Amino acid sequence: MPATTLRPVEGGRNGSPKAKHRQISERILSAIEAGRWLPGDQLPAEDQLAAETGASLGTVQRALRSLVAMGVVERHHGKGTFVSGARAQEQQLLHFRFMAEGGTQLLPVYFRITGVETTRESGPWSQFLDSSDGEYIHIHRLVSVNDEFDVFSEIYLPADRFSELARLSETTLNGVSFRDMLAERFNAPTLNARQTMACQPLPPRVSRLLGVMPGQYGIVWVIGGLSYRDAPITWQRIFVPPSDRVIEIVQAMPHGQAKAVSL
Amino acid sequence: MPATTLRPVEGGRNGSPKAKHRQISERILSAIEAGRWLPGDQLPAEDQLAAETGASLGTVQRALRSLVAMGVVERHHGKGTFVSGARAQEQQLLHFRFMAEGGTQLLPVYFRITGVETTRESGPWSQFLDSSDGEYIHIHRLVSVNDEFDVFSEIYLPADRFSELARLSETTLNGVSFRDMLAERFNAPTLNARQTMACQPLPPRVSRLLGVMPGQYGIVWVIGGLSYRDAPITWQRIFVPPSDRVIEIVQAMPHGQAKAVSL
DNA sequence: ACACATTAGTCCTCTATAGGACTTGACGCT
DNA sequence: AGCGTCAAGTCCTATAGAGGACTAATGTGT
Repeated sequence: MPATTLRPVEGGRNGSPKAKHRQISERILSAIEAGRWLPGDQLPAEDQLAAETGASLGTVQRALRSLVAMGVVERHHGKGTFVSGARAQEQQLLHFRFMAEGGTQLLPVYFRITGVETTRESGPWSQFLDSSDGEYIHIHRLVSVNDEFDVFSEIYLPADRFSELARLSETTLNGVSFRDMLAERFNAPTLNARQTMACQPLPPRVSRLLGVMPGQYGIVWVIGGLSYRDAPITWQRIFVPPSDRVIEIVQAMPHGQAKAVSL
Repeated sequence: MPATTLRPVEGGRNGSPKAKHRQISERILSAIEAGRWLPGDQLPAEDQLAAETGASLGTVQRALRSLVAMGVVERHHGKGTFVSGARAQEQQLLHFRFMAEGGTQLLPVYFRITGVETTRESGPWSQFLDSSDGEYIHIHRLVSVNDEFDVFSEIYLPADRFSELARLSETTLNGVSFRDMLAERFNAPTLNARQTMACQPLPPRVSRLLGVMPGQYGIVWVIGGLSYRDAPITWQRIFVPPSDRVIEIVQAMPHGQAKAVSL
């Protein structure tokens, strides 16, 4: 017999804390979380999972469908079930994305790292991330949209979990999307987010970097990134300077694709 | 035999264009859209739907679950399946909501109508709404958050569909949430949205109303509201002036509740 | 009055089974 | 080499049936 990957779930029709399909999806999620399968990996076939968990096919299928709804896995007819990778997330547009007017064309976006530090400072990021040792990696970057519109972005991550990241060279970090990198290299895909916005004067440091007048107002956009089980993994603050050009920030919504509307 | 509400779906296991569970959910959605059942109404029981559609229980259940995922209906164990009403949407927080720092407390929000007109002007709203006769209802309001922070909001609706609305007195419109009213009185719940943001100088008219300096920058937030089948029903533009106070605008995300993070 | 049991109505879970549909690669024929 | 067929592997759809669990209303006994 092959090495089983999942133990059978306890408690059949009754006497169990939760529904069987729920237990199964939980169990698979835990395994993915633990790195048992990495993004892009193929999961065992339905019938095999059914055999391993001692559930019937329909129950396993329901569990897998719920994982699809969570954005954790993808299923492809005739091919198999796969752990959602970074590439997949990009298409789902669950998160955000810079966009331009005139159709739904994405604009090229370039990143330039302006600093990487570790800090013990507390702030809204520590409140959100809640790292065990109170240490955070703080990376800031200049984001250039289509070479004509700049945005300043800073991101905090818990140092304990992403310590390797601090050791990566800036060259490695440059030009890549953080979401993709966290998903691919740290098994920490951003599956959900909490956001707030405000219109405030840009801090001197930021206005200097962006080349706008000191005290100029801008959008301060905070995005708390969540991974499996809504565990917080990133705290990001984006400063958006004024633009009379019709460049906008578009955010995708639950169902369906993002769709730009020109102002 | 009782008057059936849904014809049996054609094409059984094969030969049909779509899956049976899909056909069933489509059919129920159409009925709801057509006003066959109104928000708050109870749908027939599972087994009755199964009998009416000629499908098995499991298939009907799957169809209903997909409608739940769409936010169209709600199911309550032991009670029944109900068309999602305005009140339900409010809890789901699919849309947006003004929020304050210090916990997750919602701030009281007051609306004051500053104008109601019908217009044939074209603009981004007409592009989004695409009314058949090119006529739109244009309503603008001053929104006051907790009596200390004002926002200007204007909303466009297709005149053909919401003609009754123009005849409502301003008194009727005052103080109510548009989302709730559209859901309750027009069977047009906002189930999804498309959004864009930009930081731009506030138009003179708006800065005057909000009592800020002419030319002051603010967030220009555009929300295209979608109802059943992602049909566009509202085009809303919100002007948010600067605030050094920690009042933020929070937007809920796909899974889970909104959660404020103080700046 | 009040507490408790019963019952009808409803949704929820799960099973075992059957066949369909899609993808991929191997095989055999031209 | 190129093409078509076949088969294995996988997910997709659907069924009939059984029992469980929750809700609300009704009836019963103290």
